[in-house]
Amino acid sequence: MEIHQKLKFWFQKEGRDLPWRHTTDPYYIWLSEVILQQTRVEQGLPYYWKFIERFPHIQDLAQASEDEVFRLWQGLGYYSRAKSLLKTAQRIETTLQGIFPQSYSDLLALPGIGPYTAAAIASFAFNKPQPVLDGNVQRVVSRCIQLEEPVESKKGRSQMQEWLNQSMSHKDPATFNQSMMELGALICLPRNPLCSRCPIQEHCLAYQAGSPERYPIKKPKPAKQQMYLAFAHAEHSNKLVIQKRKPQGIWANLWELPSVVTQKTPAISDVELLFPGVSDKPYLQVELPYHLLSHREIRASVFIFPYEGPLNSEQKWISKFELDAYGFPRILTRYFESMPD
DNA sequence: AACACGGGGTG
DNA sequence: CACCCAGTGTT
Repeated sequence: MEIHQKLKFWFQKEGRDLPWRHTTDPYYIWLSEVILQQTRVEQGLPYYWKFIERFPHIQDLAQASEDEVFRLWQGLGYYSRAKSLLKTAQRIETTLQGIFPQSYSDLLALPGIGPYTAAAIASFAFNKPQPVLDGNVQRVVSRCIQLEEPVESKKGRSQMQEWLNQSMSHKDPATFNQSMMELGALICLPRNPLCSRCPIQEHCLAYQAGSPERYPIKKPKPAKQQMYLAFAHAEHSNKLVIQKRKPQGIWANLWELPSVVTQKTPAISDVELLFPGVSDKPYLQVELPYHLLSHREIRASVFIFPYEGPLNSEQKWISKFELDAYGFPRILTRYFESMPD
């Protein structure tokens, strides 16, 4: 039996029942794929429901404001995905007359759609024989062929691509792709893989060599960068000052409390830059819990003080009860939740 | 090719 | 704590 047949039998028996597997509508497929970029299924699922409820059709999404999309996206991370999502919806509605592109190369040209997502949409929605290569598939293939190159390298990728082209079913590419990813998610785990239950065990060189956990080989990652941050919580009669973050960098375009990046542990003097004169009056400092990101460690404090003075053009007053209407980074929504009324 | 970009789960 | 997750865009 061919590899793709074994995979298909296994997938039909053991595969999870996920909502986007019941449709070939490119809008739903695309939405799920963007949400799931670098995101676990369990984490992305509630966001998928939220989005299809609020935006049942791509026209609904295309007409939404960026702020609303950010608010729905809040807590998912990689916020540029939300920005690209809206951009692509608008482009499809206006430039492409509402017709979703079908070819790999046309899909690749859209914002937020890279090689993985283009292949996923092409195969799942349009049944094109385009193999997907995501983190799960990389693990499965690198083990099957005992890939000694780093999986991120050009050489490594092309060798995996080669294996996929050979092994893929051209009759049912969608199921082949689904089952490869599912195998990576359920059986071919990063640590303690369940090789005894693997349907393609006998095709796996790493298993035969007894060293599946040696793969995939990855390049070493740079050390995390430290980031110190002071937030200003300027309050007056149950209102506080917020501002929109810059379009570049971390938390781009999200809302925040006015902030300054500092060289070391923030102090009230840092907040002087934002609100001159603040250190002469009473204030409260709240140290936030360590916020760990994949590439940064953030140490932040919030400085709380009464304020009635002028704001700059980026800032505005909002009531504490309106906070839900804005998209904030996780570190601040956590702070707001802990805030005494 | 290297880097920036979130947040949460797991052993 | 280190590693990983249905990756993409910029430099």
